[in-house]
Amino acid sequence: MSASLTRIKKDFTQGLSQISRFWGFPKGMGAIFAVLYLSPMPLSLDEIVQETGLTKGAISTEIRALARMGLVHRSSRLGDRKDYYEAESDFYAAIRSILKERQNSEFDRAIRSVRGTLETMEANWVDDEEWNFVYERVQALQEFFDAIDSLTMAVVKLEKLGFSNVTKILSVLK
Amino acid sequence: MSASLTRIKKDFTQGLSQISRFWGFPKGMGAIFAVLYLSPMPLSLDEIVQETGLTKGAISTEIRALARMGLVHRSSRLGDRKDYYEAESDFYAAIRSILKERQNSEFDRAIRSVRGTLETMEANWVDDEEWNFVYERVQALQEFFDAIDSLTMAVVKLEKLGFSNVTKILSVLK
DNA sequence: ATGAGTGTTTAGTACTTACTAAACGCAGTA
DNA sequence: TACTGCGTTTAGTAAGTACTAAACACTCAT
Repeated sequence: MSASLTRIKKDFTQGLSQISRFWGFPKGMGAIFAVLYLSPMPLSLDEIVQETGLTKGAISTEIRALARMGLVHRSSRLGDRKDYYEAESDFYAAIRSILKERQNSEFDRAIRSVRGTLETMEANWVDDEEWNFVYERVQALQEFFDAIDSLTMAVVKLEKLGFSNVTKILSVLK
Repeated sequence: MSASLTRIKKDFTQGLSQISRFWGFPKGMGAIFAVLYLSPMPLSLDEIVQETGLTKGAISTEIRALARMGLVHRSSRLGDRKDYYEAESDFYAAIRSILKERQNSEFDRAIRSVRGTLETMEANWVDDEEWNFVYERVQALQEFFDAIDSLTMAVVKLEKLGFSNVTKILSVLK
């Protein structure tokens, strides 16, 4: 029976909420995305209110964050003052957008500060035993971050090429 | 002068604190790891107290989490009742350990619930238009998660092979 | 045993954050 | 101009979290 479809939607929404919270986003964010993702047509803000149980205000702010990440798209119809929202279903497009956004985040600022540490050490070098040790350690961490960054870029490029490349990567590592 | 070494350590520690917070860990965790990572020798709990300014209690609990993730190792010396802690410097080893831990986390539980949704839909199938739509969407998300998981495993295998493979991956995608 | 020196646990606190409720601004319409 | 129907902003709240301070438990030495 189709009555259980609402139940399935609810379960799915709850799952995405937890995943959202796990990644450090508000759980409401995951709920909003889930509702949009399972909807065949774009939804208005009030419809999202009804589906999620959140208030307009919360949805207003959180949907903007989702849009900034490229996970939802806002559209408007002529002669209709409502805005309509739909989920991005191409996750690779979303990931690329998220990673682009990340460039300006606190995270990259912090990582750059590690590189800055290296540079200041090089600038006024002291040939001390501990100094050398610290330098090597910081350098190793920097290299690790760079590796992660390279991998990230690899994933971004994946978006252009499609799914099969993951298995391609795996075969390379075999 | 070596006086600025303490300054460099402090800057580095603060950087790692922010990175830690970004990933959803307490910032004190990053600070503890940073202090250990830059120390040429293992440190006792009291020494960590002095370096970080945190209290014994906080360090006690947070260092256990770090140890569980494989980011620090605890050791004890004969005739010395203190425990000593040192940072894991092989980050790939740490990553593998973290990913192993992740298997039991809320994240994977949530992802499994998505797969569960698919299975219950298949079990009592309804040939409804919306039903089909929802099923396809959930399935697409599932495939995306699987791809991420494959990539994760690729990174885990990387640990065995060393750094150069990241560039190798990039060359494949070229 | 007693005491000193460990790490651990617990109760409480300051702070952050996700959210609500309601005021607000801003269009289009009468 | 006032009104209606939107989305947005803001003030306040409830809950979670990282941390402190202090009590606690354990181990070894005397």
